[in-house]
Amino acid sequence: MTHDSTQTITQTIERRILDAADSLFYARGIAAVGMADVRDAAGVSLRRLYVTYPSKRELVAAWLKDRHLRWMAWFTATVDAHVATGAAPLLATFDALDEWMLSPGYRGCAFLNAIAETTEIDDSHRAIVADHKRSLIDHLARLATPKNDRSAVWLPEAIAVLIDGAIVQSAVFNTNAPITAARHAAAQLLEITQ
Amino acid sequence: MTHDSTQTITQTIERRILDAADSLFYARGIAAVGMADVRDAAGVSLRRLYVTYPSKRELVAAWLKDRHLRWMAWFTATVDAHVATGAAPLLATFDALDEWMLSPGYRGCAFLNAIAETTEIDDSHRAIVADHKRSLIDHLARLATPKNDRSAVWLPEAIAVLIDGAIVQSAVFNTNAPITAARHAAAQLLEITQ
DNA sequence: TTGCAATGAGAATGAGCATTCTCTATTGTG
DNA sequence: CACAATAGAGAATGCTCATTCTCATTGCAA
Repeated sequence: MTHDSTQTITQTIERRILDAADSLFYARGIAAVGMADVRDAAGVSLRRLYVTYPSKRELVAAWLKDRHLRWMAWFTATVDAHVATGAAPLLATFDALDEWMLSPGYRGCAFLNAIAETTEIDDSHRAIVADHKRSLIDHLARLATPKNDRSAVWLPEAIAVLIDGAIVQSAVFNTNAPITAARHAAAQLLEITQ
Repeated sequence: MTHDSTQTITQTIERRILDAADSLFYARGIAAVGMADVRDAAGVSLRRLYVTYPSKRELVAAWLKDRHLRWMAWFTATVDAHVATGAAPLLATFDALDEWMLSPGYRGCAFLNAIAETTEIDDSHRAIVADHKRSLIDHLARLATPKNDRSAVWLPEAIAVLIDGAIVQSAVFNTNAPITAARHAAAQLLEITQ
C-alpha cells in the first residue's frame, strides 16, 4: 500500500511533467522551452524534475514516446468515429486531420517539428520519430480494404505522404485547403485502385 | 567605375555571406549556427557581417529569400531537363526530388525546417516561407497541361502536397521510397484527370 | 603629408539556460 | 525524541551566444 501509493504519486508526477512538456514543446518548440519552464508548468521542483528525467534529452525522448501513444490513440479514435458515419476508412483520415487543424494552437506535426530542431535532437529522438511515422503507415495499411490492398502496395505509403504533406502545408498556410486537396487526391486514388 | 567596383565588392561579400549561411543553416539548423560560425565560413569580419546584415534575423530573412530564388531555379531547371527526356512535366517534379534526396547532406526542405524552429523565426520569415510554397504551387499549375487544368483545379495543390509530404518523409526515413510512392500516386492522378 | 572615416581582430557585455549544489525543512522509523 | 535519508527552493556554475565596443590600422581626399 505504501509502495502502491508511491507508485501512484510517481506516475502522477510523470504525467504532470509530460503534460506540461507537451503543451510547451508543441507550442513553442523544444529549444525555446527551458527546464525551468517545464518545472513551473508542472508544478514540481527542479530537483524532482531531474530525478524523474535526468536530462532534457531524456525528457524530450519521454515526451515524444508519450505523444506518439496519445496522438495515435486520438487519430485512430477520430478516424473510427468518421468511419462510423459512413466515410471510407482511408478518406476518414483526412476528416480527422481537418478537425485537428481547426483546433486552436495547431502547429503541424510535433515529430516533424522536432526533427527540424537539430540542436535539441539526437539519433534516439530521430528513431522515435521514424517509428511514429512507420506506425502511421502501418495503421493506414490496416485501414486499406483488401480490395485496395490487392491492387496497390504503395497506396498506404502514398496516403501517408498525402497526410504528412497536408499537415505541414496547412501549418505553413494556416488553412485547411491543403487537406481538402489531399482528400480529393486520395479519393481519386481509391476509386482507381478499387 | 569606383562606384561600380564598390558595388561589385559589396555583392561579392553578400554572396559569400549568403553562401556560408546556406551551407551552415541548412546542414545544422538556424539555432545551431552562431554569427561567429557564419563569419568564419564567409571569411569576413564580424563587424562587416553586422554592417551587411544588422541582425541574425535579417541575415536569416536574406538567406531564405536567396535560397528561394536558388532552389526554384534549380527545381525548374531540373524538371525541364527531365521533361526534355520525355517525362510528363508534373511527374518530372518527382524525378527532380529524387535527384535532390540522393545528394549528400540532404536534410529536407530548408523552409519547412526553418518554420519548425520557433525561437529563430518571426512572422516575416514565416511569410517568406509561405510565399515560397505558393510559388511552388504556381509553378506546378503552369506545368499542368491544359487538359489536366480543365478537369481538376485542385490537381496542382495535390501535387504540391505530395511533393512536400515526400520531402519530409524522405528526410525522416532517409530513403527515397516516399518519393516513389508519391510519384505512383501522381501518375495515377494524371491518368484520371487527363 | 595630415586627418577623417571605415575596417579588422577580437575582447567585453549581458542574456539565457542546463545542470549542480547548498541550506533548510520534513518525514518516516526506532 | 533523535537520526538519517529525502525533498523543496532557489542560488551558483559554467557554458553558449548575439550584439556592442575598443583600439590599432588602413585608405582616401585635400
